[in-house]
Formats: sequence, structure tokens, C-alpha cells
Amino acid sequence: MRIEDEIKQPIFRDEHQKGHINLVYTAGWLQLRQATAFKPYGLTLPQFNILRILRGQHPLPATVALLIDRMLDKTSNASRIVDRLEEKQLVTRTVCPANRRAVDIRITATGLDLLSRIEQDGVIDVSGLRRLSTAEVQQLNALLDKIRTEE
Amino acid sequence: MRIEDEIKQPIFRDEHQKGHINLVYTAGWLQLRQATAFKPYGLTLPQFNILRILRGQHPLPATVALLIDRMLDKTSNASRIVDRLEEKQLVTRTVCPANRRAVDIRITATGLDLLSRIEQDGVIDVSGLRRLSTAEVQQLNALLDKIRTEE
DNA sequence: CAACATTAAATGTATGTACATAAATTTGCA
DNA sequence: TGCAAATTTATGTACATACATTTAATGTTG
Repeated sequence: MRIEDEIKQPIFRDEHQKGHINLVYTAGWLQLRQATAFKPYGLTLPQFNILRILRGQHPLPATVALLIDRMLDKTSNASRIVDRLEEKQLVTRTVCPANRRAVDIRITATGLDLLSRIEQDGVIDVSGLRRLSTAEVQQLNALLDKIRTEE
Repeated sequence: MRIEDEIKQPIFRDEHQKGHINLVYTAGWLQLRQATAFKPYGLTLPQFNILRILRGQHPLPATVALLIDRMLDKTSNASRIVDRLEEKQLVTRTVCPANRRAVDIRITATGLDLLSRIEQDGVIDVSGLRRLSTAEVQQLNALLDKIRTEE
């Protein structure tokens, strides 16, 4: 469906405004689809993303700072997302012995199991961008990188 | 900056996964820029968007249902965003006489003034997509619409 | 070494998102 | 008419986002 119809706005100021709105709307569309897919497993999207970063580190621990560094949303509060994962016993938190200010965060066996179950069920591998060919995705990546070019 | 460097992930599973992450990341980047621009005026991005819809209706009222219909994020809670705008006296709420279930929401003179001040300051007209040519934005719009194609 | 700055994480507060449910009103139809 | 269904908004709860502040540990420097 064209963006004009999705939000019932027939006319945009210009193609750039329409592109901006389309971009934000499409990203939201993708994220809602993903969030819905993870819901049966009791995970939100940020929780899932942090679990995956932790699996990437496993068996080494990650600190909160490392999680923020790798997260898409730098301003989100990794500390509290880890709270939720800890309550569900999907991760552990221990004071880092080498630097007692830092906290070592590790994925548990339960957490690893949950991730593999999600993957076995094929939840992740269905790409939200499957309508696009590889060439089209490359085009998209180039355009997006260009948008974020600083002066 | 390339998305690989933004989130310090050197390798993606495939171009599609990279595109997905790039899309979500870039939309967040755009929204954070916008939110920062509106902050000096005491408005959040959703609040600003609702104010603009109300101005589009002015002097006719809008209902909550109409706001939801035109919002990018259909699941957000328009009622509570209107709460904030009402507290700031930028909008009024009155029971709709023709249908007492509905609520007539109107932008106030203060609200209209605020919007024109924001526009005079040139906050909105600086497009987040100014790095792209018109042809590139058209390409982008076509790709985004294709992503959201249903089976 | 003591004082001060820096770093790492947690906490506080306001707002927004996602979804379920409630309350009031209107509509439709037996 | 009367009553169930549908409509419209508001409210409740859990979680996330955005940003400021606090707490504790570590570094730095006179």
C-alpha cells in the first residue's frame, strides 16, 4: 500500500517530506512485526536484541557500556532492560572483579535455549525485507547511509 | 558513516539483514534529530504531529479517532498525548454535541502561535533527507512501499 | 596521600508505546 | 420500546525512551 493511503494524507509538501514520513512509517511497521513475533516467547524487541549481543560475547561477559555501544538505540536504558532479563533468569549480573564499578552480564543456559528455540521456529530468518532483491537492498543501504551523511 | 561503523558490527548475515538494521537505525536517527529540534519549544514529536493535524482541521474540530487515523503510529495513545497538549493550553477538549461519545479537539490561538513560531524559526523546513536528490527520494519511496507489500 | 575529576551503572521523572479493559453513548433490530 | 451490539474515548499496566541526577569505584595530580 502506498504511504499516501496508509496515513490518509493525499498530498505531501514535496517528495522529500514524503520520503521522510515513509521511512519512519516503514521502520515502525517492521518493528511492530518483529515485536509481535517475539511476544509468544515473552520477549520484547529490545530484550531480544540484548540477548543476541550477549550470545555474541558468550562465554565472555558484557558490560552495560558494551551493550549500549552495540545497541541500535543508544539512548535506551540498557540497565533496565537487563533488569527484565535478569528477572526472567535469562541473564546474570555479577560485579566485575577487575573493575568493581562495572558489572559483568552473561547469558544463561536458559537464555541460550530460548534463542535457539526462537531460531528453530524460523522467527528471525524471515526477513522483513524479503520483497526486495539483493540489488534493491544494496540500493536502499546506499540511500540510507547517504541520508545520515553529516555536513 | 556506514551502518557497520555506527553500531560496530562489522559483518551482517546478508545484505537484507543489514538493510533492515540500517532502516530502523536511520529512522531513529531522523526522529531523534526532530525531537531535539522541538525540545526548545516544550513539545515532543508526537505532540507536534498532533498539533499539526489539528491545525489542518482548524477551525473545525478533530476527534480522537480522526487523530489516530492520521497518525504514523496507530497504536500510540492519542488520548494521553492530547492530555499533555491540553495541560499546556495548546488545545481544548469539549464533548461533541452531535455525538456525546465523541470529543471535539481544537487547537487554540496559543497552539497556532507556537506552530508559526516553530516554522518561522525554520525548524521544520530543514528536511532530514536533504542529502538526497529528488530522483533518489523517489527511488527510496518506491523501495519502502515495496517492503510493505503484503502477500 | 588527599582532593578532585572521571568513569560505570543505577535511579528518578516525564513521556510515549502496546495492548487490554472499562465506561458512556448510540445504533439497530426483535 | 427495550436490549444487545457497536462505537468512542478513557483508563490501567507493563515496558521502553529520553535525559538528569546519584552512588560508588577508580584515576589523577598537586
